[in-house]
Amino acid sequence: MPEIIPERYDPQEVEQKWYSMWLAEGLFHADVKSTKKPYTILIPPPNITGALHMGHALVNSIQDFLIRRARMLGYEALWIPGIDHAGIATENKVEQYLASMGIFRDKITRERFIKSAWEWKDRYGGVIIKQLKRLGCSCDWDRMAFTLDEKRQKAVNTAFLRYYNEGLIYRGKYIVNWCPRCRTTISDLEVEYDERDAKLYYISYPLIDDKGNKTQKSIVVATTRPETMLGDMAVAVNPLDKRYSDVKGAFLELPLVGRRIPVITDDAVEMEFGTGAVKITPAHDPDDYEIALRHNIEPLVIMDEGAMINGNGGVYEGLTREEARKKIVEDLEKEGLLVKVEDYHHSVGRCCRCQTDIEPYLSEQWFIKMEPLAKLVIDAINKGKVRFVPDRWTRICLSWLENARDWCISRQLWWGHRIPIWYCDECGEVIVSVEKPTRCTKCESSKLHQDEDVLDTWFSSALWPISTMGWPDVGDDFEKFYPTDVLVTASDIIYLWVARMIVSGLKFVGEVPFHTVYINTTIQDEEGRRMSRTHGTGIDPMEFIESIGADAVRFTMATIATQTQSIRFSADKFDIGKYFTNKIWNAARFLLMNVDENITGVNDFTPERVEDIWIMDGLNGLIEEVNRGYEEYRFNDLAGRLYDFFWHSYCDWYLELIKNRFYRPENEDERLSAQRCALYVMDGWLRLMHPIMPHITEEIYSRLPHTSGYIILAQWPEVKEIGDVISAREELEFITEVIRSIRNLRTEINVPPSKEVDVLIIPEGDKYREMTERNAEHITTLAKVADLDIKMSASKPKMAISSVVAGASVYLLFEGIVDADKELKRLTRTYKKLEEEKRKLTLKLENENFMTKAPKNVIDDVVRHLEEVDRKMLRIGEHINKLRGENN
RNA sequence: GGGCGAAUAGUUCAGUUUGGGAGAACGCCUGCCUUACAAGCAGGAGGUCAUAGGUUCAAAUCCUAUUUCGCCCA
Repeated sequence: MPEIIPERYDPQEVEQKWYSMWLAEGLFHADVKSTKKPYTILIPPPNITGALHMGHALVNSIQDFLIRRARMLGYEALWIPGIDHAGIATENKVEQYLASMGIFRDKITRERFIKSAWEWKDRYGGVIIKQLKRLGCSCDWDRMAFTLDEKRQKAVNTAFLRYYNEGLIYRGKYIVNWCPRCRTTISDLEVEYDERDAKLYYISYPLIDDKGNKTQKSIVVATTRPETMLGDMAVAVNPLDKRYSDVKGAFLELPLVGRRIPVITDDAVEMEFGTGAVKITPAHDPDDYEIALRHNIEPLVIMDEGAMINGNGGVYEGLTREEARKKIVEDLEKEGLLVKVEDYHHSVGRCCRCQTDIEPYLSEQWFIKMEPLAKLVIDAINKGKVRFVPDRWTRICLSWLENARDWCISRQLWWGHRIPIWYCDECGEVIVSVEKPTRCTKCESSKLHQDEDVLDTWFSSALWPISTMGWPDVGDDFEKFYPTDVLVTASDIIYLWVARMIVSGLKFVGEVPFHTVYINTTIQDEEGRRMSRTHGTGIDPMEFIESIGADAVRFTMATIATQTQSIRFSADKFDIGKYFTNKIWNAARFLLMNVDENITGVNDFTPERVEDIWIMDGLNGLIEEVNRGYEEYRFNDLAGRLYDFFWHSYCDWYLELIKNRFYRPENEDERLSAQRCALYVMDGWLRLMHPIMPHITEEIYSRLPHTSGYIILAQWPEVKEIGDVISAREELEFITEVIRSIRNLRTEINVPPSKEVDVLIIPEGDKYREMTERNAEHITTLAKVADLDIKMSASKPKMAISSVVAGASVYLLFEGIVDADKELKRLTRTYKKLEEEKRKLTLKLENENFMTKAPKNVIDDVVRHLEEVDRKMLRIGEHINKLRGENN
């Protein structure tokens, strides 16, 4: 017996031990000089402000499954890790951190702030990386990248320069999502929408005549934001709207302000909304801005960067949005221009960082022209160069690309890639450069200042696949590992990230960055809502890693990695991983307590006993199913198969069947062959399991007497040719059925599990007789039988209850008083079920249409099934008759 | 408003691609401390497969419509 194996499995100790050893041996490091074929995955870089949440646990477990299997399959497997500087999120955190120490942002310089941000990053930015290590992720940490480090900086500036030189980057005025508190634009992703009860205000705008005088007539507009009327430049109606056919081209006087504004017509106006007439505030509403552009109407910005009414707001200057609304509504009411106020339900955008209402805001920003770039991606997808799994995301991605709007890349922040543009203070020349220029390229002046804005974080993320490979310097890593194989990520960043990475790949190196995008399921809470810490519906995976171990968490992640769009999750699902870990450990313990330390021939023996052939055949089938699962990215399926095989085939049946052989010192042949086969199957199964549960498999593997080296480097199992598997399957099915039927009969008459019983089996023909005889020991052991009698022809014993399986009748004899009534009831119940089944089958066979139109094999199946039912009914009928006879 | 996903056992989900004997896990009930495992073992109950039509010899599965819930986009 090998060294004593502990009774209780300690995941903390074991997991940390192996992880440190793998690291110390450099087993996660990919060799760029290797001659092996590469298999590469890039991590979606987690945010430096973040901590591991359920989504991370899932997405990173999946990546580790893939990369560990690839390593075992003999690829040079590289998983590049990294973190994202996360512009606005980090900026907010640092701001809060400084404020907590009494240092306020508006009191310090940009340089000072950035210094603090770097300090903050060094201190807290690595939290999630530590957590990923604890999860067991086999990333090549030597290649750790940060989106804001020097190499990535160079990639960002180079990309900017190339876009700029090709005319794809431009500066322009546009409506953006503006957060008045963060005082920056934010991306669409950073806007959260909130259903809210609000008011719809109906305001009367008087018409004016040719001489500029107010008339009695007016147009009533409806708005949820009356304060924006200060910036109204027109009122629009739908050209088809008959209600307003006589006022087209007329002019109105804007209440409270007195500005003369036109009535215009535009198809975009919905006739059903409000009165069908809408006020047009081009500087504070994206739809209005579009309409204004079409009609050459100048926008008027009426708020400052903090969303306070500016000088264009006349007497309302200096008020906040909320104060202005209140005051304007009051004033309108005084003038009798407020027609009515209705309750209204709509959604309002909020900044996801600080919950402040977004102000659609017209401002000068940098943009990338998306149309020509989107075309590149559409082409690549249509040509099949990038495949989405599940497939439905392909269409979703394409439909976004087809309507992609220009991308606003500037942010009014300090933390991020500062836009690589310098302005000459002398001649006004605009200089774009990768390196900081010292002199103006036009006038040689050294008085230059850099653009104040930074780039959207996604600009650097878009370059991730090439910047991590060293681009713009095309070195060895790039040659060896680009393009990567699979991207594993969440659905909500397909547009913001996935599509843009494909753009960068195609644009800058002419090749897609990955051939497959696996979109993982979204984890929701028990009620089917988005999981979020702020709503208290979050589940912290670290808590579970600390209590039940990373392997248990990872296994649970595998079982929920379905191809559906979302899945509901509750913490009790971790039980499956927890219990399974325990089962694996105990099975291994049992095996190790019963195998010889110097056992040989595990890898090259030929199974002869039927249960050995059967379990090895099962392992072969499992290998194929697991491979198929990986190829189709069906992780829940393959995890389920690994679980089912181990628990219900290997432990429940195989280990139980060979216990007799284990405990037989006098027959070395049987003992050793059982050990070999049990070890072989355990070994193969552990290797199949390793990518999902790396630590416990490594621990057990290291304790198996016939293995050496690390399982992480072991070869992925292959199907092994064995003997007559068809007969073995048939025989095992038969004896397990017999055993089950005896167990059932025991329960029927309440025989305690410890008490042995006597059994008579009457097989149908020699084949089943031989099977029964060959497996007599199995039957007696597993069904706790004292005396097993096998007879080809015998009458039903008096003191017995019976059961019928395919191939035999089984009688359980007992000495007490037969409760004939109870037994009769039980048999009658079974008989009735069979009758019902027979009725259905007969109906089918009597159906002429079925007989003429159904395929032959289906008909054969039904016929065979009916024969089986008939046989059972016949025998049970006999039993019933006998019982009735005895009753009389 | 548009798109997508879901509706199957008390609960969470497989099964739907390619139509042909309704499955798993957890929970529940019964009996067991059987020397690997009570985080376990053995047995059991539990389902008009959301609704209404249609196609078919045959529908959880294909088609149409409807209802409810959720997610994404505008």
